[in-house]
Amino acid sequence: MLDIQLLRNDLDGAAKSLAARGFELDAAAFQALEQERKTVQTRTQELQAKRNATSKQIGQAKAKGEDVSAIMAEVANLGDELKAGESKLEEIQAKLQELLLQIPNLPHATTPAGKSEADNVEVRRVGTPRSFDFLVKDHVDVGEGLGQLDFATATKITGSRFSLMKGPLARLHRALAQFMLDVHTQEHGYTEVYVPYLVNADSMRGTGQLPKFEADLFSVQKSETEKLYLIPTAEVPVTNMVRDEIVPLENLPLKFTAHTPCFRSEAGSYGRDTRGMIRQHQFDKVELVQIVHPEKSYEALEELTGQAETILKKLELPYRVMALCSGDIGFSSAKTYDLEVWLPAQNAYREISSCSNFEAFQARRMQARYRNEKGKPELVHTINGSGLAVGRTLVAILENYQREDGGVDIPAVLQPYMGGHKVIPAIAAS
RNA sequence: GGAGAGGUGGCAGAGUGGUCGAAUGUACCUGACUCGAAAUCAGGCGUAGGUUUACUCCUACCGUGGGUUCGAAUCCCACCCUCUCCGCCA
Repeated sequence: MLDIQLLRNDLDGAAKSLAARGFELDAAAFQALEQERKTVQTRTQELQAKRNATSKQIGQAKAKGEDVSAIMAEVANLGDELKAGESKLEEIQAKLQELLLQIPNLPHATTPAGKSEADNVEVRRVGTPRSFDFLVKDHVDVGEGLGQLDFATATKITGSRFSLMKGPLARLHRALAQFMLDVHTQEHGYTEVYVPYLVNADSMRGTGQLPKFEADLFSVQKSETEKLYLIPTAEVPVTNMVRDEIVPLENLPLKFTAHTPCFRSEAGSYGRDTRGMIRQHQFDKVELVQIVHPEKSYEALEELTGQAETILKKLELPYRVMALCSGDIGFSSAKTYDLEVWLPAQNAYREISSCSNFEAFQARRMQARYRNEKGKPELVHTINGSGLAVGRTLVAILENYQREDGGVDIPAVLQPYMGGHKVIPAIAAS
Protein backbone atom coordinates (compact mmCIF):
# COMPACT_ATOMS: atom_id res chain seq x y z
CA MET A 1 0.00 0.00 0.00
CA LEU A 2 1.25 3.45 -0.86
CA ASP A 3 1.39 6.23 1.69
CA ILE A 4 -1.81 8.24 1.26
CA GLN A 5 0.19 11.38 2.06
CA LEU A 6 2.21 10.76 -1.06
CA LEU A 7 -0.94 10.79 -3.16
CA ARG A 8 -2.16 13.92 -1.40
CA ASN A 9 1.10 15.77 -1.88
CA ASP A 10 2.26 14.59 -5.28
CA LEU A 11 -0.58 12.91 -7.12
CA ASP A 12 0.86 13.65 -10.58
CA GLY A 13 4.27 12.29 -9.67
CA ALA A 14 2.75 9.07 -8.32
CA ALA A 15 0.54 8.67 -11.39
CA LYS A 16 3.53 9.10 -13.65
CA SER A 17 5.57 6.56 -11.74
CA LEU A 18 2.70 4.08 -11.79
CA ALA A 19 2.24 4.56 -15.51
CA ALA A 20 5.79 3.25 -15.96
CA ARG A 21 4.60 -0.11 -14.69
CA GLY A 22 1.47 -0.02 -16.77
CA PHE A 23 -0.95 1.02 -14.04
CA GLU A 24 -3.37 3.81 -14.73
CA LEU A 25 -4.17 5.72 -11.57
CA ASP A 26 -7.62 7.24 -11.49
CA ALA A 27 -6.44 10.57 -10.13
CA ALA A 28 -9.79 12.29 -10.57
CA ALA A 29 -11.61 9.64 -8.55
CA PHE A 30 -9.03 9.92 -5.81
CA GLN A 31 -9.25 13.68 -5.66
CA ALA A 32 -13.03 13.64 -5.58
CA LEU A 33 -13.04 11.17 -2.71
CA GLU A 34 -10.41 13.16 -0.84
CA GLN A 35 -12.39 16.35 -1.25
CA GLU A 36 -15.51 14.70 0.07
CA ARG A 37 -13.62 13.12 2.92
CA LYS A 38 -12.31 16.50 4.03
CA THR A 39 -15.72 18.14 4.06
CA VAL A 40 -17.50 15.29 5.80
CA GLN A 41 -14.71 14.66 8.28
CA THR A 42 -14.46 18.28 9.35
CA ARG A 43 -18.20 18.61 9.77
CA THR A 44 -18.53 15.33 11.64
CA GLN A 45 -15.70 16.14 14.00
CA GLU A 46 -17.27 19.50 14.74
CA LEU A 47 -20.50 17.77 15.70
CA GLN A 48 -18.65 15.24 17.81
CA ALA A 49 -16.83 18.04 19.61
CA LYS A 50 -20.11 19.77 20.32
CA ARG A 51 -21.70 16.60 21.61
CA ASN A 52 -18.72 15.86 23.84
CA ALA A 53 -18.73 19.38 25.28
CA THR A 54 -22.44 19.38 25.93
CA SER A 55 -22.39 15.95 27.50
CA LYS A 56 -19.65 17.12 29.78
CA GLN A 57 -21.82 20.07 30.81
CA ILE A 58 -24.68 17.76 31.62
CA GLY A 59 -22.42 15.72 33.83
CA GLN A 60 -21.18 18.79 35.67
CA ALA A 61 -24.65 20.26 36.09
CA LYS A 62 -26.02 16.98 37.39
CA ALA A 63 -23.20 16.75 39.88
CA LYS A 64 -24.29 20.09 41.29
CA GLY A 65 -27.90 18.99 41.29
CA GLU A 66 -28.97 21.56 38.71
CA ASP A 67 -31.76 21.13 36.20
CA VAL A 68 -30.38 19.74 32.94
CA SER A 69 -33.47 19.55 30.77
CA ALA A 70 -32.54 22.76 28.87
CA ILE A 71 -29.12 21.46 27.85
CA MET A 72 -30.56 18.04 27.07
CA ALA A 73 -32.97 19.60 24.63
CA GLU A 74 -30.11 21.41 22.94
CA VAL A 75 -28.25 18.24 22.18
CA ALA A 76 -31.25 16.09 21.40
CA ASN A 77 -31.50 16.84 17.70
CA LEU A 78 -27.76 16.53 17.19
CA GLY A 79 -27.94 12.78 17.11
CA ASP A 80 -29.34 12.19 13.66
CA GLU A 81 -26.99 14.44 11.79
CA LEU A 82 -24.04 13.10 13.73
CA LYS A 83 -24.97 9.52 13.00
CA ALA A 84 -25.42 10.27 9.32
CA GLY A 85 -22.08 12.06 9.20
CA GLU A 86 -20.28 9.24 10.93
CA SER A 87 -21.58 6.55 8.65
CA LYS A 88 -20.93 8.68 5.58
CA LEU A 89 -17.36 9.25 6.71
CA GLU A 90 -16.90 5.56 7.34
CA GLU A 91 -18.18 4.83 3.86
CA ILE A 92 -15.74 7.29 2.28
CA GLN A 93 -12.79 5.98 4.29
CA ALA A 94 -13.64 2.45 3.20
CA LYS A 95 -13.73 3.54 -0.44
CA LEU A 96 -10.40 5.30 -0.11
CA GLN A 97 -8.89 2.26 1.54
CA GLU A 98 -10.22 0.02 -1.21
CA LEU A 99 -8.79 2.28 -3.87
CA LEU A 100 -5.45 2.37 -2.09
CA LEU A 101 -5.30 -1.42 -1.78
CA GLN A 102 -5.65 -1.74 -5.55
CA ILE A 103 -2.65 0.45 -6.31
CA PRO A 104 0.68 -1.34 -6.88
CA ASN A 105 4.01 -0.20 -5.49
CA LEU A 106 6.08 2.48 -7.20
CA PRO A 107 9.07 1.13 -9.11
CA HIS A 108 12.45 2.12 -7.66
CA ALA A 109 14.65 4.52 -9.64
CA THR A 110 17.02 1.66 -10.53
CA THR A 111 14.25 -0.53 -11.92
CA PRO A 112 14.66 -0.40 -15.70
CA ALA A 113 11.75 1.10 -17.61
CA GLY A 114 9.88 -1.30 -19.84
CA LYS A 115 6.59 -2.89 -20.70
CA SER A 116 7.11 -6.61 -20.60
CA GLU A 117 9.43 -9.51 -19.97
CA ALA A 118 11.21 -8.58 -23.19
CA ASP A 119 12.48 -5.37 -21.61
CA ASN A 120 14.12 -7.04 -18.62
CA VAL A 121 17.83 -6.35 -18.34
CA GLU A 122 20.44 -9.04 -17.93
CA VAL A 123 22.74 -8.07 -15.06
CA ARG A 124 25.21 -10.96 -15.16
CA ARG A 125 25.63 -14.48 -16.41
CA VAL A 126 27.39 -17.14 -14.38
CA GLY A 127 28.58 -20.57 -15.50
CA THR A 128 28.77 -22.08 -18.96
CA PRO A 129 26.06 -24.38 -20.25
CA ARG A 130 27.39 -27.89 -20.73
CA SER A 131 27.60 -29.22 -24.25
CA PHE A 132 26.06 -32.63 -24.79
CA ASP A 133 27.35 -35.22 -27.24
CA PHE A 134 24.04 -37.05 -27.18
CA LEU A 135 20.44 -36.06 -27.68
CA VAL A 136 19.28 -34.12 -24.58
CA LYS A 137 16.08 -35.18 -22.91
CA ASP A 138 13.84 -32.89 -20.93
CA HIS A 139 13.26 -33.51 -17.24
CA VAL A 140 10.01 -35.39 -17.87
CA ASP A 141 11.68 -37.94 -20.07
CA VAL A 142 14.61 -38.24 -17.69
CA GLY A 143 12.42 -38.65 -14.61
CA GLU A 144 9.93 -40.99 -16.22
CA GLY A 145 12.81 -42.87 -17.79
CA LEU A 146 14.08 -43.53 -14.28
CA GLY A 147 10.61 -44.72 -13.31
CA GLN A 148 10.65 -42.17 -10.50
CA LEU A 149 8.53 -39.32 -11.82
CA ASP A 150 4.86 -40.13 -12.27
CA PHE A 151 2.38 -37.52 -13.46
CA ALA A 152 -0.31 -40.03 -14.38
CA THR A 153 -0.72 -41.24 -10.81
CA ALA A 154 -0.66 -37.68 -9.45
CA THR A 155 -3.42 -36.81 -11.89
CA LYS A 156 -5.45 -39.79 -10.73
CA ILE A 157 -5.05 -38.86 -7.08
CA THR A 158 -5.71 -35.16 -7.50
CA GLY A 159 -5.73 -33.74 -11.00
CA SER A 160 -3.48 -31.98 -13.46
CA ARG A 161 -0.50 -29.92 -12.39
CA PHE A 162 0.47 -32.12 -9.49
CA SER A 163 3.41 -34.46 -9.41
CA LEU A 164 4.51 -37.62 -7.70
CA MET A 165 8.09 -38.73 -7.14
CA LYS A 166 9.48 -42.03 -5.94
CA GLY A 167 12.72 -43.50 -4.68
CA PRO A 168 16.01 -41.67 -5.22
CA LEU A 169 14.30 -38.80 -7.05
CA ALA A 170 12.01 -38.14 -4.08
CA ARG A 171 15.07 -38.28 -1.87
CA LEU A 172 16.96 -35.88 -4.11
CA HIS A 173 14.05 -33.46 -3.80
CA ARG A 174 14.28 -33.70 -0.02
CA ALA A 175 18.07 -33.42 -0.17
CA LEU A 176 17.81 -30.16 -2.09
CA ALA A 177 15.62 -28.55 0.54
CA GLN A 178 17.92 -29.74 3.35
CA PHE A 179 20.98 -28.49 1.52
CA MET A 180 19.48 -25.04 0.88
CA LEU A 181 18.36 -24.65 4.50
CA ASP A 182 21.78 -25.71 5.77
CA VAL A 183 23.58 -23.18 3.58
CA HIS A 184 21.32 -20.30 4.54
CA THR A 185 21.35 -21.04 8.25
CA GLN A 186 25.02 -21.99 8.57
CA GLU A 187 26.64 -19.65 6.05
CA HIS A 188 24.23 -16.73 5.65
CA GLY A 189 23.00 -16.16 9.18
CA TYR A 190 19.32 -16.94 8.68
CA THR A 191 17.10 -18.35 11.39
CA GLU A 192 15.10 -21.34 10.24
CA VAL A 193 11.40 -21.11 10.95
CA TYR A 194 8.52 -23.52 10.66
CA VAL A 195 5.27 -21.75 9.87
CA PRO A 196 1.58 -22.40 9.19
CA TYR A 197 0.66 -23.31 5.61
CA LEU A 198 -2.88 -22.03 6.06
CA VAL A 199 -3.19 -18.33 6.80
CA ASN A 200 -5.98 -15.87 7.44
CA ALA A 201 -7.09 -13.04 5.16
CA ASP A 202 -5.26 -10.40 7.20
CA SER A 203 -1.97 -12.09 6.44
CA MET A 204 -2.74 -12.31 2.73
CA ARG A 205 -3.67 -8.65 2.74
CA GLY A 206 -0.47 -7.82 4.59
CA THR A 207 1.84 -9.13 1.90
CA GLY A 208 -0.36 -7.98 -0.99
CA GLN A 209 -2.01 -11.16 -2.30
CA LEU A 210 -5.41 -9.86 -1.23
CA PRO A 211 -7.69 -8.28 -2.19
CA LYS A 212 -6.52 -8.25 -5.79
CA PHE A 213 -5.28 -11.77 -6.43
CA GLU A 214 -7.77 -14.02 -4.71
CA ALA A 215 -8.23 -16.01 -7.93
CA ASP A 216 -4.61 -17.20 -7.73
CA LEU A 217 -5.10 -18.69 -4.29
CA PHE A 218 -6.50 -21.92 -2.93
CA SER A 219 -8.68 -21.57 0.12
CA VAL A 220 -10.62 -23.63 2.61
CA GLN A 221 -13.71 -22.70 4.55
CA LYS A 222 -12.83 -22.56 8.24
CA SER A 223 -16.31 -21.66 9.40
CA GLU A 224 -19.36 -20.15 7.81
CA THR A 225 -17.83 -16.71 8.01
CA GLU A 226 -14.11 -17.34 7.83
CA LYS A 227 -11.83 -18.59 5.09
CA LEU A 228 -8.26 -19.75 5.38
CA TYR A 229 -5.87 -19.58 2.45
CA LEU A 230 -3.16 -22.02 1.41
CA ILE A 231 0.10 -20.13 1.20
CA PRO A 232 1.36 -19.41 -2.34
CA THR A 233 4.81 -18.79 -0.85
CA ALA A 234 6.41 -18.84 2.60
CA GLU A 235 6.79 -15.10 2.17
CA VAL A 236 3.24 -14.75 3.48
CA PRO A 237 3.47 -16.44 6.90
CA VAL A 238 7.11 -15.47 7.47
CA THR A 239 6.75 -11.77 6.63
CA ASN A 240 3.53 -11.60 8.64
CA MET A 241 5.47 -12.65 11.73
CA VAL A 242 6.11 -8.92 12.24
CA ARG A 243 2.59 -7.74 11.40
CA ASP A 244 1.37 -5.30 14.07
CA GLU A 245 4.74 -5.52 15.78
CA ILE A 246 7.24 -2.88 16.76
CA VAL A 247 10.69 -4.41 16.41
CA PRO A 248 13.45 -2.94 18.62
CA LEU A 249 16.08 -1.17 16.50
CA GLU A 250 18.88 -3.41 17.70
CA ASN A 251 17.04 -6.53 16.48
CA LEU A 252 17.22 -5.42 12.84
CA PRO A 253 17.80 -6.96 10.42
CA LEU A 254 15.65 -10.03 11.02
CA LYS A 255 16.61 -12.86 8.67
CA PHE A 256 14.36 -15.89 8.35
CA THR A 257 14.39 -18.89 6.08
CA ALA A 258 11.69 -21.51 5.73
CA HIS A 259 11.06 -24.59 3.65
CA THR A 260 7.39 -24.92 2.80
CA PRO A 261 5.10 -26.27 0.17
CA CYS A 262 3.49 -23.54 -1.94
CA PHE A 263 0.03 -23.71 -3.48
CA ARG A 264 -0.94 -21.67 -6.50
CA SER A 265 -4.10 -21.78 -8.46
CA GLU A 266 -2.66 -19.55 -11.22
CA ALA A 267 -5.98 -19.56 -13.00
CA GLY A 268 -4.59 -17.24 -15.65
CA SER A 269 -1.62 -19.36 -16.61
CA TYR A 270 -3.30 -22.41 -18.09
CA GLY A 271 -1.72 -23.39 -21.33
CA ARG A 272 1.78 -22.32 -20.33
CA ASP A 273 4.32 -24.92 -19.30
CA THR A 274 1.72 -27.65 -19.31
CA ARG A 275 4.36 -30.34 -19.65
CA GLY A 276 6.38 -31.38 -16.63
CA MET A 277 6.86 -29.84 -13.23
CA ILE A 278 7.79 -26.28 -14.17
CA ARG A 279 4.39 -24.87 -13.26
CA GLN A 280 2.52 -26.81 -10.61
CA HIS A 281 -0.34 -26.20 -8.21
CA GLN A 282 1.88 -27.51 -5.43
CA PHE A 283 5.63 -27.12 -5.18
CA ASP A 284 8.27 -26.78 -2.49
CA LYS A 285 10.38 -23.71 -1.95
CA VAL A 286 13.03 -22.51 0.46
CA GLU A 287 12.32 -18.87 1.08
CA LEU A 288 14.55 -16.08 2.38
CA VAL A 289 12.94 -13.14 4.19
CA GLN A 290 14.59 -10.08 5.67
CA ILE A 291 13.00 -7.37 7.79
CA VAL A 292 15.33 -4.40 7.57
CA HIS A 293 15.97 -0.77 8.40
CA PRO A 294 14.62 1.39 5.54
CA GLU A 295 18.05 2.80 4.75
CA LYS A 296 19.53 -0.67 4.36
CA SER A 297 16.97 -2.31 2.12
CA TYR A 298 18.73 -2.01 -1.24
CA GLU A 299 21.97 -3.24 0.27
CA ALA A 300 19.98 -6.15 1.72
CA LEU A 301 18.39 -6.95 -1.65
CA GLU A 302 21.84 -7.32 -3.23
CA GLU A 303 22.97 -9.49 -0.32
CA LEU A 304 19.90 -11.70 -0.46
CA THR A 305 20.11 -12.12 -4.23
CA GLY A 306 23.74 -13.15 -3.85
CA GLN A 307 22.76 -15.70 -1.20
CA ALA A 308 20.22 -17.27 -3.54
CA GLU A 309 22.89 -17.34 -6.25
CA THR A 310 25.22 -19.17 -3.89
CA ILE A 311 22.94 -22.19 -4.08
CA LEU A 312 23.15 -22.27 -7.87
CA LYS A 313 26.91 -21.84 -7.75
CA LYS A 314 27.34 -24.67 -5.27
CA LEU A 315 25.14 -26.88 -7.44
CA GLU A 316 27.21 -25.79 -10.45
CA LEU A 317 24.15 -24.83 -12.43
CA PRO A 318 24.59 -22.10 -15.07
CA TYR A 319 22.32 -19.13 -14.56
CA ARG A 320 21.80 -15.47 -15.23
CA VAL A 321 20.47 -12.59 -13.16
CA MET A 322 17.77 -10.40 -14.65
CA ALA A 323 16.65 -6.99 -13.39
CA LEU A 324 12.94 -6.99 -14.05
CA CYS A 325 11.62 -3.91 -15.80
CA SER A 326 8.90 -1.67 -14.43
CA GLY A 327 6.26 -3.44 -16.47
CA ASP A 328 7.21 -6.90 -15.23
CA ILE A 329 7.79 -6.50 -11.48
CA GLY A 330 5.18 -7.86 -9.10
CA PHE A 331 2.35 -5.84 -7.60
CA SER A 332 4.06 -5.18 -4.24
CA SER A 333 7.63 -4.87 -5.46
CA ALA A 334 9.74 -1.77 -6.04
CA LYS A 335 12.64 -3.73 -7.47
CA THR A 336 13.05 -7.36 -8.42
CA TYR A 337 15.90 -9.58 -9.60
CA ASP A 338 15.01 -12.89 -11.14
CA LEU A 339 17.51 -15.72 -11.19
CA GLU A 340 17.12 -17.85 -14.28
CA VAL A 341 18.69 -21.29 -14.50
CA TRP A 342 19.83 -22.89 -17.72
CA LEU A 343 17.58 -25.67 -18.98
CA PRO A 344 19.32 -27.46 -21.85
CA ALA A 345 16.20 -29.20 -23.17
CA GLN A 346 14.48 -25.85 -23.54
CA ASN A 347 17.70 -24.23 -24.69
CA ALA A 348 16.74 -21.33 -22.47
CA TYR A 349 17.16 -19.74 -19.07
CA ARG A 350 14.09 -20.19 -16.87
CA GLU A 351 13.09 -18.45 -13.66
CA ILE A 352 14.11 -20.29 -10.52
CA SER A 353 14.13 -17.46 -7.99
CA SER A 354 12.68 -14.02 -7.60
CA CYS A 355 14.22 -11.56 -5.14
CA SER A 356 12.36 -8.36 -4.34
CA ASN A 357 12.50 -5.24 -2.25
CA PHE A 358 9.00 -4.17 -1.23
CA GLU A 359 10.26 -1.13 0.66
CA ALA A 360 7.44 -0.07 3.03
CA PHE A 361 4.63 -1.33 0.79
CA GLN A 362 3.99 -4.52 2.74
CA ALA A 363 5.05 -2.97 6.04
CA ARG A 364 2.40 -0.28 5.72
CA ARG A 365 -0.31 -2.85 5.09
CA MET A 366 0.96 -4.94 7.97
CA GLN A 367 1.77 -2.06 10.32
CA ALA A 368 5.18 -3.66 10.77
CA ARG A 369 7.41 -1.13 12.43
CA TYR A 370 10.64 -0.61 14.29
CA ARG A 371 11.53 1.96 16.91
CA ASN A 372 13.87 4.41 15.23
CA GLU A 373 16.88 6.21 16.65
CA LYS A 374 14.57 8.78 18.25
CA GLY A 375 12.29 6.16 19.75
CA LYS A 376 9.47 6.77 17.26
CA PRO A 377 7.79 3.85 15.50
CA GLU A 378 8.55 3.83 11.78
CA LEU A 379 7.74 1.33 9.03
CA VAL A 380 10.33 -1.33 8.26
CA HIS A 381 11.27 -2.46 4.77
CA THR A 382 10.68 -6.05 3.73
CA ILE A 383 12.80 -8.10 1.34
CA ASN A 384 12.39 -11.62 0.17
CA GLY A 385 13.52 -14.11 -2.41
CA SER A 386 13.43 -17.77 -3.27
CA GLY A 387 16.52 -19.57 -2.20
CA LEU A 388 15.46 -21.56 -4.27
CA ALA A 389 12.34 -23.12 -5.76
CA VAL A 390 13.00 -26.78 -4.98
CA GLY A 391 10.96 -28.33 -7.79
CA ARG A 392 12.54 -26.21 -10.48
CA THR A 393 16.00 -26.85 -9.05
CA LEU A 394 15.27 -30.54 -9.34
CA VAL A 395 14.23 -30.00 -12.96
CA ALA A 396 17.50 -28.17 -13.61
CA ILE A 397 19.53 -30.99 -12.09
CA LEU A 398 17.71 -33.66 -14.07
CA GLU A 399 18.40 -31.82 -17.29
CA ASN A 400 21.91 -30.49 -16.67
CA TYR A 401 23.24 -33.62 -14.96
CA GLN A 402 21.63 -36.24 -17.20
CA ARG A 403 23.79 -39.05 -18.56
CA GLU A 404 23.69 -40.72 -21.90
CA ASP A 405 22.71 -44.01 -20.24
CA GLY A 406 19.58 -42.41 -18.74
CA GLY A 407 20.97 -41.99 -15.23
CA VAL A 408 21.58 -38.72 -13.47
CA ASP A 409 24.77 -37.59 -11.77
CA ILE A 410 24.32 -36.17 -8.30
CA PRO A 411 25.96 -32.77 -7.74
CA ALA A 412 28.89 -33.09 -5.33
CA VAL A 413 27.34 -30.90 -2.61
CA LEU A 414 24.24 -33.09 -2.52
CA GLN A 415 26.03 -36.43 -2.24
CA PRO A 416 26.28 -36.28 1.57
CA TYR A 417 22.50 -35.90 1.64
CA MET A 418 22.12 -38.90 -0.69
CA GLY A 419 23.92 -41.46 1.40
CA GLY A 420 27.17 -40.80 -0.45
CA HIS A 421 25.79 -41.95 -3.79
CA LYS A 422 27.23 -40.18 -6.82
CA VAL A 423 24.58 -41.07 -9.33
CA ILE A 424 20.96 -42.05 -9.70
CA PRO A 425 21.42 -45.08 -11.90
CA ALA A 426 19.32 -45.76 -14.97
CA ILE A 427 17.00 -48.74 -14.85
CA ALA A 428 18.83 -51.78 -16.20
CA ALA A 429 17.61 -52.62 -19.68
CA SER A 430 15.50 -55.76 -19.62
C1' G B 1 -15.83 -30.80 22.20
C1' G B 2 -17.35 -29.44 27.75
C1' A B 3 -16.65 -26.13 32.25
C1' G B 4 -14.49 -21.80 34.32
C1' A B 5 -11.38 -17.17 34.32
C1' G B 6 -9.69 -13.19 31.57
C1' G B 7 -8.38 -9.55 27.35
C1' U B 8 -6.78 -1.69 29.42
C1' G B 9 -0.52 2.24 27.28
C1' G B 10 6.63 -0.94 25.88
C1' C B 11 5.64 -4.18 30.30
C1' A B 12 2.87 -4.82 35.00
C1' G B 13 -1.71 -3.21 36.82
C1' A B 14 -6.20 0.15 38.87
C1' G B 15 -10.62 1.92 36.95
C1' U B 16 -19.10 3.33 41.44
C1' G B 17 -22.16 5.34 33.14
C1' G B 18 -20.15 11.91 33.54
C1' U B 19 -13.54 16.57 34.54
C1' C B 20 -10.82 8.98 31.89
C1' G B 21 -6.62 8.87 26.78
C1' A B 22 -7.14 6.66 31.30
C1' A B 23 -4.42 6.18 38.50
C1' U B 24 -0.06 3.80 40.13
C1' G B 25 4.40 1.07 39.40
C1' U B 26 8.21 -0.04 35.95
C1' A B 27 10.97 0.93 31.53
C1' C B 28 12.54 5.03 28.56
C1' C B 29 14.02 10.51 27.55
C1' U B 30 15.57 15.47 29.52
C1' G B 31 17.31 18.34 33.57
C1' A B 32 19.28 18.89 38.78
C1' C B 33 22.72 16.67 42.29
C1' U B 34 27.80 13.88 41.24
C1' C B 35 34.68 13.85 39.16
C1' G B 36 31.51 9.95 36.96
C1' A B 37 27.89 6.27 37.92
C1' A B 38 24.12 4.45 41.17
C1' A B 39 20.47 6.31 44.33
C1' U B 40 17.35 10.57 44.89
C1' C B 41 14.45 14.84 43.13
C1' A B 42 11.76 17.64 39.03
C1' G B 43 9.66 17.42 34.25
C1' G B 44 8.43 14.65 29.93
C1' C B 45 6.87 10.13 27.72
C1' G B 46 0.80 6.03 23.30
C1' U B 47 -1.06 5.54 18.06
C1' A B 48 -3.66 7.47 13.96
C1' G B 49 -6.28 11.44 11.60
C1' G B 50 -7.94 16.54 10.93
C1' U B 51 -6.94 21.92 11.61
C1' U B 52 -3.34 26.14 11.84
C1' U B 53 2.22 30.02 8.76
C1' A B 54 2.89 28.89 13.83
C1' C B 55 1.45 28.41 18.98
C1' U B 56 -2.85 25.75 19.38
C1' C B 57 -7.21 23.28 19.05
C1' C B 58 -10.29 19.15 17.65
C1' U B 59 -11.58 13.80 16.55
C1' A B 60 -10.99 8.52 16.99
C1' C B 61 -8.84 4.36 19.50
C1' C B 62 -9.28 0.40 26.56
C1' G B 63 -9.66 -7.63 22.02
C1' U B 64 -13.31 -7.06 17.38
C1' G B 65 -18.20 -5.75 15.65
C1' G B 66 -23.08 -4.14 16.89
C1' G B 67 -26.62 -2.02 20.61
C1' U B 68 -28.59 1.07 24.88
C1' U B 69 -27.63 6.43 26.42
C1' C B 70 -27.34 13.44 26.07
C1' G B 71 -22.75 10.73 27.51
C1' A B 72 -19.68 3.85 27.49
C1' A B 73 -13.09 1.28 29.26
C1' U B 74 -17.51 0.79 32.57
C1' C B 75 -24.24 -1.74 30.86
C1' C B 76 -26.38 -5.43 26.90
C1' C B 77 -25.62 -8.90 22.53
C1' A B 78 -22.50 -11.57 19.10
C1' C B 79 -17.76 -12.99 17.66
C1' C B 80 -12.31 -13.60 18.19
C1' C B 81 -8.19 -14.65 21.20
C1' U B 82 -5.47 -16.19 25.77
C1' C B 83 -5.12 -19.05 30.31
C1' U B 84 -6.79 -23.24 33.77
C1' C B 85 -9.28 -27.98 34.31
C1' C B 86 -11.77 -32.22 31.77
C1' G B 87 -12.43 -35.12 27.22
C1' C B 88 -10.27 -36.62 22.49
C1' C B 89 -5.83 -37.00 19.67
C1' A B 90 -0.29 -37.48 16.16
